[in-house]
Formats: sequence, C-alpha cells, structure tokens
Amino acid sequence: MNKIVIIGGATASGKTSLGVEIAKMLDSEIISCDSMQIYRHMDIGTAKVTAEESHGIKHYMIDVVEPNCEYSVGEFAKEADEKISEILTKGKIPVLVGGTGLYLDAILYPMSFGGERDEKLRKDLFDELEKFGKEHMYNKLKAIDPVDAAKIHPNNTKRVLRALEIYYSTGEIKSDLVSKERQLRYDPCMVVLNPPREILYQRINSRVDKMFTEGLEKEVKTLVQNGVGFDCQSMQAIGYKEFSEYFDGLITLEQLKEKIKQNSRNYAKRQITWLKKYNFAKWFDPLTERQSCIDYVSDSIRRS
RNA sequence: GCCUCGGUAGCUCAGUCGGUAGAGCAGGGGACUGAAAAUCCCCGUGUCGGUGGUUCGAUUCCGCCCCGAGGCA
Repeated sequence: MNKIVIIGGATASGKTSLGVEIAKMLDSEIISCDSMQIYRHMDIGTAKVTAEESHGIKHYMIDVVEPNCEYSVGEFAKEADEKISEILTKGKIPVLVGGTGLYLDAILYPMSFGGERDEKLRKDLFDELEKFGKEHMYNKLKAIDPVDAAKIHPNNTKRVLRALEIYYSTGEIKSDLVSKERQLRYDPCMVVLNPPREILYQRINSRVDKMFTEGLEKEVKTLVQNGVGFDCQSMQAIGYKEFSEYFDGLITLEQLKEKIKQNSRNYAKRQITWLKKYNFAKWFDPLTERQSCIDYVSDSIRRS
C-alpha cells in the first residue's frame, strides 16, 4: 500500500506552513483537501497559500473551478486521486493538507456510490420536502432504508434527502453500500495540528482582521460584480456569505468582522471533532511541538 | 438634590399574582459517504445588586443603601 502524508487541523492551526516544510523535506508535492480553496478568485477569504508561502512547492486541487460552478466530493475524490497517482509515479510521497474532513475521507476510503449528478431528482425531492415537510421525507426514508434512517436525525433534511437521492438514482440503499467494509486505500502517516483552544481562537480572530487588511472586502465585491451570487455554493464559505447582510446595510463593518470570526471559531470546533475519529493520527501542538511533529513524519517515512 | 426606569447564567434579556428560576447567543461535547467553510444532535445552580423588615418561607412585597440609564432642577 502506498504511503501518504496527511496534515490535518482546524482553520488557522498552521497547516499551510507545516505542509510546505514537510513537502520540502520530502522533496514532494502537496494536495490541498479543502472544499473552498477549490474555487478560483477566492484567495484571501479561504487563506490559500501565496506564492511566497509556497516556496516553490507545487500545490494541487487549488483553483480548479470558477466560483459560480457546482462542485462536490465526488469530483474532488476523482481528480485528487489522479494527482496522487501522478506524484506516486514520480516516486514521491504525496503530502495532503486540508481541513475538510469529508474530502480527507474521500481519499482515504473508497467512495461507495457513483452516479451522475441529477439536478432534476434533487429538485423533485426538494419540492416534495417543501410540500409535505421533513417528517414526511424522513418517514419515506424509514420505509426504504430503516437502518440508515436510524442514524440520521429527522431534522437533518440534507442527509435525509441525499439518502433518498441515492436510492432513487441507483436503486440501492445507502446502508447496504456503506456497510461494505471501509478499508484504507493508502498507508497514511497523519498528523493533526492542535493548538490550545484559547490560542487557536485568538489566531482565528487576528487572521480575520488580517484578511480585511489584505482586501477581503474588495475580493468579495469583485466576485459579486462578476455575477457570483450569494446563492452560489462557493459563497457559503465563511468570510464570504456574511457579506450579504453587510452589503444590504443590515450590519456594520464591525459586526461583519465579528460574525466572520464567530463562524470561523465554530467551524474550527467542528473540524476538530471530525479529526478525532482518525485513530491512526498523531496530534501535536504546533506551538510547542512543531519540531517533534516534523521528526515524527520524517521517522515514519524513513521506516517504511 | 428630586423623580422615573433598570440591576437575574460569560453576554442580551424573560419570569416568579411570595414556595430559591429559563430562553437566545457564547462556551463545551458529538454525528457526518457526492451541497461538507454545509447540515444536524446533546449539555443551563446562577450570593436573582447589598442590607434590614414583613412572612412558616423573599429573587419576588416594603424600607434604606450602592451601581447604571433617562428626566426635572
């Protein structure tokens, strides 16, 4: 099984700089696993690596689509995997850096169901939800796939609808597909950067301030001027969606900043929760254990 | 100085016609298989500003004091 290095961690935990350092050490390249850095022209708010920060290290899966495009894990899994193969072919060890848990999963484990995106099916299901309510949709799923329904809260309509979508588009039920054994597709050397919570939150706050200094407002304005509406998937990103109210004059600049900081902090907590499930990962405090983290990766690569 | 309105969870506030109190937000924990920076679930004891009094019993009623906001001088 091929070895890969994974650097996980919440937003503002220091993944980018450590990733570059490790890729340099391994003379390798980086695959970004981030659902928002996928979009072009969204640089400041998604904290993409700058040319300066990258030190010439190649980054893949950044700027792959226009911000008014739909994108999904499925596409990510496919493209990222091609890049990983390419890097492996060069005899190098791919370095994955990212904070989107689902995207990490999509590389680490096989995706259980394929199929093309079906806008009509999705719309029909949504219309049905509007008309009959979430209880109705949940009961429907319960009848089709009781095992999966038991794992989803009735309020979580997004999940309920997706499970139904899988059934209607493939004829198979989600619990059957998922229950197949989940086997790792690579041999991961994974580290998670985890600064003390207080410090992480401080770093997030000051990073948001920095984004504004660097011209976040202008970046968002330009997107909107170029026809990227707030209904776009890309504009769900923290640091972008909050501008809607600001542009409408409903909140002040100060309130906007606070909102972005708040949402970022909440998001960081969810990221940490997700990362806890990778029991093969080794956790480090980037402030006090940065070197041991690098040594850990280096040792683990040398041994294999 | 006088009058009025406030002082309840980290914050904003609700409430108790007297039987020691509850929401939102924050915070913490968790879930997650094609929208995932999304979506969803669980967790609320705090001298009810202080102090006397009335009462079996006061955060709730009364007196005084302290603090804040507004009004009159």
